[in-house]
Amino acid sequence: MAQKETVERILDAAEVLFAERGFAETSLRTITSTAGVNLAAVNYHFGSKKALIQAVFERFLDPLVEDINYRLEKFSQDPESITVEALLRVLSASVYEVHGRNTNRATAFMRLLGLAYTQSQAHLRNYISEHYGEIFQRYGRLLKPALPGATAEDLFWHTHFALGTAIFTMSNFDALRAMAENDTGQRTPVNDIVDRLTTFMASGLSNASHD
Amino acid sequence: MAQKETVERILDAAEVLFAERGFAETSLRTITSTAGVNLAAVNYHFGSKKALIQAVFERFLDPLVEDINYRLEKFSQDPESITVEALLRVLSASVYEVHGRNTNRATAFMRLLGLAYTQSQAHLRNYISEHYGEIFQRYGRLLKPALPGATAEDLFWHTHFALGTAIFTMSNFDALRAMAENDTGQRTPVNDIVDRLTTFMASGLSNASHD
DNA sequence: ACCCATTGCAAACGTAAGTTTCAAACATCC
DNA sequence: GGATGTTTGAAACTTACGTTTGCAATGGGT
Repeated sequence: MAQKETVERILDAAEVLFAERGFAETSLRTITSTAGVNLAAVNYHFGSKKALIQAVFERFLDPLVEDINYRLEKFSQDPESITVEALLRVLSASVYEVHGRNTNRATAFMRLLGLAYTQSQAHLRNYISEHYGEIFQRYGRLLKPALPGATAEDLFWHTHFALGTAIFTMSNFDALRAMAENDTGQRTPVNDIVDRLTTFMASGLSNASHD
Repeated sequence: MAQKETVERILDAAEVLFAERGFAETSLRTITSTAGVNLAAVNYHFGSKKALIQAVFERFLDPLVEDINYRLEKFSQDPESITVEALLRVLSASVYEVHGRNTNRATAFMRLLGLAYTQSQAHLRNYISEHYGEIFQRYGRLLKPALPGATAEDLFWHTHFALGTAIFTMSNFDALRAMAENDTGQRTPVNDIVDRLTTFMASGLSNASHD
């Protein structure tokens, strides 16, 4: 059926282009011509550009959240095994596994997640916190006992610091990797970067108790 | 002289508005009407919107860099005193002190610095790395001996993680503070946030050596 | 074979933005 | 104090965008 194909092609093109340039900087004309469909197709199938942006996120996030929930479920059954680092690794593992270990797609979507925080798309932040707020809270509830001695304030600020580290790295993933290669002559493998990032966040988080 | 006044009023208005909404989201019409000057004044005095953006950064960054250089100079004379945390505190102290301990202006400009990384303004990133790349390198040279055992790769990635933490917190400073107040009922003082941030970055950085 | 809802397409519309224009107001220097 | 260069002001210009429109093509159900 032609419909499905058009919708998918738009989503594929939009995902890549948004990740490369950002939302506002990617015009519907660029998306539709890349996808090889008519300009009006976006408004016909999705209603608006905003709805297209949300659809791109939904297509990626829904399976991801389901997978993370599944992994956290297993964790909850053995509360003693919960450490900060293990919790962080749930996320990185899930992102990597859930879409067929496709590193390109994963890094592209990391950038999208970063942009979602970063670019002024209030509708998108609303959509995300509305649809995915629950899993955020669940994650927070698991994190709390892994950081004994941390007050609510400690927890809030340090999780957001860690979030910021991840978001920034995601948003600038390719740029950073290019800079690193320029700098050190080494092309750091993705897994290496994820490991370093996890270590960094875990040690920052673990020092969460203030003073 | 009317010229100086117009230029200053444009810069003042632009600094605040850019920090609030971002660069692309702030039109010249909004800037000029807020500043109480004619629409054409921006193009007359600065040449273009891009040049205005750069001028906003230049007005803030030039004194800041001078101050940071002065502080680093004193540091270099006593190499044994250089710790990661002390180096980080050079930056926060300088941002706070250099423009008259004006917390509002400092937080506004923090957001601008975040946006500079975050929003797609290639010209701005080029401008910054061209004009302020030297002090970056100087800072890196001081940081290196404070992190014994770290390879060049370690250093690159972990400093950029720390940078990301700071940038993200800066970019979303007001939003985060509002969320924290909502969450915990406490209105965290600026100095407190800076302290926590410094601690977080320092402990992440100090674990920089990879395995 | 025909009908009709769905989809595709080219073109136009409305809007908001950065920039340019050109005459008027102003300041400066001889 | 008049000529000259600088700054301001209102308006128009140009461009790019998201969206809408009207019509043609399509294809499955009766």
